[in-house]
Amino acid sequence: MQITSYTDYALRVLMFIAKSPTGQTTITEIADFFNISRNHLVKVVHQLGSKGFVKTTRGKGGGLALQRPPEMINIGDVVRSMENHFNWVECFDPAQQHCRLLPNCGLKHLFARAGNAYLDVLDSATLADVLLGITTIDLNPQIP
Amino acid sequence: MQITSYTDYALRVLMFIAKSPTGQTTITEIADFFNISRNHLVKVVHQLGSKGFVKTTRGKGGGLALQRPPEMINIGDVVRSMENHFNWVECFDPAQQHCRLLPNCGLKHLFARAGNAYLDVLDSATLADVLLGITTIDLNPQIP
DNA sequence: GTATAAGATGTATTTATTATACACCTATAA
DNA sequence: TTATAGGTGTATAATAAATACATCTTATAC
Repeated sequence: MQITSYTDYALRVLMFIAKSPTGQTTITEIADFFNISRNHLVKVVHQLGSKGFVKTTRGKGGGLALQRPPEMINIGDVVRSMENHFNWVECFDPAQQHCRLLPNCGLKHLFARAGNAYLDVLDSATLADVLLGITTIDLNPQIP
Repeated sequence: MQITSYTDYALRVLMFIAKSPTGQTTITEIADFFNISRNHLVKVVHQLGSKGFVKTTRGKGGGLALQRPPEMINIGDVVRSMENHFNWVECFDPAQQHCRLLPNCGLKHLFARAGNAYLDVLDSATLADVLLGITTIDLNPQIP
């Protein structure tokens, strides 16, 4: 039970931008810092852009910045925007309605409550909250 | 974000046994009912046995029964016993401690709280609770 | 005491999802 | 007009999960 690295990277991107001195950075810089696939990050960043979390600018001197201050970026929103489903059990998926315990099985309701409890906690925090313990980021590229 | 079918099947097995008229059934009967892989179920059932949820008996006339009444079987316990990890984000995995935001990143703590909230809900219910809406099970094998 | 029916075990294969790589496109500033 | 930035689509690789298969062990019935 784990979020995808796609979602994980999205959160790291936001944290990195928020902590970078100028508030402006590039995909390459982030990929080098975390030592992760630049190609994968491109897609993460693009989606963060289309969901309104970051502002991307192409061309020379371009890069990334937050669209809103960290206090206004909710972690639950980010996770919901990046993770592609929350079908906690099979029967949540509209395409998989063949379990013979349907429709009266109490599991579905229980897992719905559990999933909501999970997301409620994420909804209770902003980007600013998860940055609290981090003072500065050492921008030297990662030595593998 | 979904539990594995391995865990899903485990829960269904317990529900099926609890609702079967004699309280005794076989792997083949369960696999036929849910129209799922018998081979996979064998492993699920074996683990349910080794974790103390079901009593398995080999040989002719053997099969499965619950080791405890449904009121004494906690859903959170079952999920914890079947799901093989709850590394909500990468840094929960002791083998993956290379994220450069460690150790002061607030995400870890936040996801720990979210994961606990999720499991707390599952811990609040027993097998008896999730069976409440189910009156009887039609034991006729599934027509695919 | 042997045939049958049940679960147990280990390995191999298939499938699905996720992550990564690659090639090329578009935009923009110096 | 070139260098640098993100955007897009497709292909491949890696991983995890599910399934299949073969064989073993145990227990009961006859």
